[in-house]
Amino acid sequence: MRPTVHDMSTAELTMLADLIHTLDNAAPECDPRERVLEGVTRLLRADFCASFVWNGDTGTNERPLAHNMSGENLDRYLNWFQFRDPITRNLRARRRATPVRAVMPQSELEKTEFFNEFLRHDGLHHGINLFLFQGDRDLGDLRVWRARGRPDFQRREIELLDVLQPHLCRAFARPASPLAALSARERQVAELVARGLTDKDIAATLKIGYATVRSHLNHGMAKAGCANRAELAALTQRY
Amino acid sequence: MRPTVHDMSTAELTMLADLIHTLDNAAPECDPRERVLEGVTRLLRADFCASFVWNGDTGTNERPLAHNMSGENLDRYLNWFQFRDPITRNLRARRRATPVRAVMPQSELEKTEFFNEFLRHDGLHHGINLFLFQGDRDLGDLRVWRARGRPDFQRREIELLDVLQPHLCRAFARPASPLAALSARERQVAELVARGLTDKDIAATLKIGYATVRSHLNHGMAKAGCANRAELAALTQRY
DNA sequence: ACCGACCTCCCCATTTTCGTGGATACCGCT
DNA sequence: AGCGGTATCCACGAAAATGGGGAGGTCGGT
Repeated sequence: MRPTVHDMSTAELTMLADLIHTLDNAAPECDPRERVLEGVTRLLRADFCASFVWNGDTGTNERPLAHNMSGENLDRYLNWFQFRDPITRNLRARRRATPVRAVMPQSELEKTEFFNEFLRHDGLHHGINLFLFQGDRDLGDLRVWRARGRPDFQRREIELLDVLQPHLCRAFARPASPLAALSARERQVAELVARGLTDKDIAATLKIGYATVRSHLNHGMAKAGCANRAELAALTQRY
Repeated sequence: MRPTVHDMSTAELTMLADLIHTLDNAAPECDPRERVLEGVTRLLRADFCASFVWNGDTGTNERPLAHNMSGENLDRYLNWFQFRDPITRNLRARRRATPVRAVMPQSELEKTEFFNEFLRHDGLHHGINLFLFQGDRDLGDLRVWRARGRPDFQRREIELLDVLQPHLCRAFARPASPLAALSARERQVAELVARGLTDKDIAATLKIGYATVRSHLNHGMAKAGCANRAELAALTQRY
């Protein structure tokens, strides 16, 4: 028997395709997780989603991002519950989409303070987590939840996350743009450089002095670590 | 009832995801159709696939590309049968994935010379076509076929092509790279320019003379229509 | 045998870029 | 009130890039 994922609607296939497209074309000036959290939640027919990035030095979950979860509860996780979270450590070790029930039976989970004081607060009941790595580097995770009364996650959702995993890894692993440090004006000048304008042209285009252009350009190249304008021009296109 | 596409295996979802990824990251130095013909065929569980681009000026199908079809039969289509093809004109007008049976009943098709002398030759029996447009500009088409004895295409395949259509359009519409005209050496020099090397650095890296670098660079910029090296550097990253 | 495209090298004059080290002013933050 | 970042401007000299010309060799196709 061939393994199958049942019941993908056309709309869901479209969502999947758009999600991949978004991941591939993620402009890296902002966190790529932002752009997919909601899409993944809908594709998995889930209700809630949170995402963190593990900091190995401090041993804490950082940079929280959530869909449909209260910021207040997120703070409680960061400040308190992440240190008494009985499931995440084991889920992370799987390095693959894993339902919470695979590391702790629901009946046992519901006895924990973590469940009753934290998960229940926002209505999180059935969970499935995916921790993304590049080698041993933590790229970030996805913690997707369904509300009480809804069915638990099945093969469909696990395998969908399997399909997404390499694309998520690629997108999450993309390094931050060296251009992020540039000011608006510096980036604007860099864009015109990439179009082939000389400094004199740029000055005329932006209606500022030639000296100002030189100043923006020197600052921009220094910030981005570029040897010259050609490298800067290339960066504006890569990112 | 929600419309559904049944029976997508995990492997097929992976293929879909990879296909989208390939379309998004198509290096435009070669025809983007090449990279997807086989994938689409497999995703649609089809046996054959051909692709042409319509030339409105000459009124002919050009730039043939095929998967699992004999080059000989392809030539016969280009030279003869495209002018007595009773289905393609109507299929093109749909501007959407359309099974051949929607424009001509199978029983009637099987009476035509086109079917008996051309389609039957390679074993093409059930067809589904998709013609891609950007406004009124023809971008190219996909003509996917299954062999005799296999079931005809169903909603699953039509809707899969619907899902793919916008991504195919984007990829097919991507203009040819101005860098396509560059020679190998010229492109190589351009790549190093984009990394921020000076002409002297490039000469040392490639172990050629400074004058040679200048020559490659001048030729490259002229071919690509670049005003200067920065614009050329930007182009190497965009494409 | 010729032609065109490619790769290689050379010279020279001009323009552009780059680095340095300034200056003034505005803004938001502490 | 001071500090840091931004935007604007100035000047100088060294280094790099650009455009124009030309020259010789290889290699594949007509």
